[in-house]
Amino acid sequence: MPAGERAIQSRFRHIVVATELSYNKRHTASLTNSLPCIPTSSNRKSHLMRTSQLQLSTTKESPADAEVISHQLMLRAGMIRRLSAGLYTWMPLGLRVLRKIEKIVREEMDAAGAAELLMPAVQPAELWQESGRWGQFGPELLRLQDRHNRDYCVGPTHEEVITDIARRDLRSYKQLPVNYYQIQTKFRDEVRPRFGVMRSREFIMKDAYSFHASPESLQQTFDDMYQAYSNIFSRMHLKFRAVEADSGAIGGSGSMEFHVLADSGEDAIAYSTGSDYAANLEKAEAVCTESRAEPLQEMTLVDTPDTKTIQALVDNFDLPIDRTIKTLICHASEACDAELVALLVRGDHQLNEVKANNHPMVATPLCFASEQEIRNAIGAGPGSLGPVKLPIPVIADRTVAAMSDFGAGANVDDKHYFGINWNRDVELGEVADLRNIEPGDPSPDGSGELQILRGIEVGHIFQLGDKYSTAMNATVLDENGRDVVMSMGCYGIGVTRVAAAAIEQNNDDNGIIWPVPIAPFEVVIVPINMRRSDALKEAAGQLYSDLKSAGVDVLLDDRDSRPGVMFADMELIGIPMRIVISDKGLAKGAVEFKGRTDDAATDVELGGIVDFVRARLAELSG
RNA sequence: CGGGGCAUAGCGCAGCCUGGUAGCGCAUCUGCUUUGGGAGCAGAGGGUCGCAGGUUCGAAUCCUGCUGCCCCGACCA
Repeated sequence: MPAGERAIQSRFRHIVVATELSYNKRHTASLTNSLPCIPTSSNRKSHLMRTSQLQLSTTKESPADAEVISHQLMLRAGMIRRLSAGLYTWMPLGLRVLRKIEKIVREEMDAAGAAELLMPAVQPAELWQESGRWGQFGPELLRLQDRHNRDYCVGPTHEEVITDIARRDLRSYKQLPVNYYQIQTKFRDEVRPRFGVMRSREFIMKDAYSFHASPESLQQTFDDMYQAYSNIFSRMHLKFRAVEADSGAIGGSGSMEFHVLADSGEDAIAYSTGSDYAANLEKAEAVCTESRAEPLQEMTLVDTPDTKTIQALVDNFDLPIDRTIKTLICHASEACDAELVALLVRGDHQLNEVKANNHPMVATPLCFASEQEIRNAIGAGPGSLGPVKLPIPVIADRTVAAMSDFGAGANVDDKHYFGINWNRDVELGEVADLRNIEPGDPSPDGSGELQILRGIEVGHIFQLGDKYSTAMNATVLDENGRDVVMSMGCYGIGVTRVAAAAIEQNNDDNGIIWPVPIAPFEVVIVPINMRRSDALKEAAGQLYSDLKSAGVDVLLDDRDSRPGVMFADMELIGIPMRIVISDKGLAKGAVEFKGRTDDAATDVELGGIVDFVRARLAELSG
């Protein structure tokens, strides 16, 4: 038996054992620890939700391989359990969060006029061959065969299936526009799954696809989706930003990403302090408002031994870093006569590889030249390169074009030119935006300056155009009775990723701090020593029932643990509000209320606690 | 795919160098005590030391191969 199979078997064996144990435990508990008496006749549907029913299982320590805080907290809180690389079980507590996220997404998608459907997770290869993606998609696409050796894939996305639906069902322009959506499990065989459900292989996504007879109609639905997405993330109480994105290989015009802001986010976002402008760092335009100063220095050739880096140049020759130039050599596109092309950015700036890749003179995909290729073409190695007497085409960043009296390699090993000036010493040829923006750069829309935030991409809307509809011949008849290819938009939200992103954004030393709209419960009742007091049991049950009747999503911690354990657990799993009920409090007719982020608890009269909670909820829910 | 690391009880780890009865903390179970911020004491259960070979009287430990996982990089809606 292969080792993997045995591991799986032994894992299952363990699960069976655990289930038996917990069954026995629950069984015994229900015998020995009779539950609070709840009036059910008036309220049969809203059953009692107790921590014991949730099978809550928290830990103090997190597994060593959990890197990011959301992954650690989700494991510690018992929201998820890992089955295998990039594959997670959503435990009862975590599933409640997912369901709340899905509910908000559904409501807003429905309100925006989209229609929910559900497509198969497994898709036949024929469709992907038709769109051309069977060959394009790399190992990310999980391919499999059925018993007849027919090829299938587990869908990483559903453009092909939905386009097939559209071409079968849509006949006339009169039926357009339509916007279909689904909430589905997707699979992408990520090179390196990590960060828990943030970048897992299997994940739940809301994806929507719209079909149109005109660009105006596509733009309208795109705008509607922009609004719907803004509503969705606002309703979840997440701090987010919509940013312009590079549309990448998929093409199309409009492309906006929605990012949940968090310091730990994987993506950098540039935003203007003076306007609504925001863009993915890959896309954010670096403008140069300075004009070139007149030359003050003569160009001189200087011996610069052991000076292979910008930093060494700055240190050894007292040259300000903003008067140095980095010369990067990459493969040229067919549009150039040469094999190689040089990219120039200022010494303290970073090359933006997406921008470079998009330049017509640069080979796609971007490929840096090897040292040998550089030596063959230029006669000097990296570290001594510069624009003067360079035998290959040059593209200068906009900022570089505005520099004067600067230093750069002389294309001779261990020599640099200082005091270089454009046009006088070397022709300034092609100029383009090649670099990443830096904090403090002027905003490209002219108002304010740019700063950088980090974000987690949770949504992406873009206008696909006719890529799939043309490839798959999805047409309708127009007013003139002629076939027209429909244009498409597509709109995704990473449902499982939203849960993780919310935690990245909202946590403290004690655990998760759920925004109320997506918290697994809104409020938890923590009875102190309930087992010993029938009166307390009764009161806790009554309070639960009252809150439930008032429409509050409430959890009762019936575990009869020590108070400290219950407090710590409820803070770890991030319930926004906590009511402590005890004999001591009941004696004075009060319970104790504490919001998750409150500094201290406050006493509230028992008779008024339901209204108090509702008021607090209204406040927190906006 | 390149580089590095790890694999010992459910979780977190020690033991390995220098081969000789497999340990610690948390968790679990039992009993007693305790009961408003992750309780105390006493006891118990739980391990083919990732897998397969090899060396050896003897392997968690040394050697070889394999597998899985993690990190960095490259890649990626």
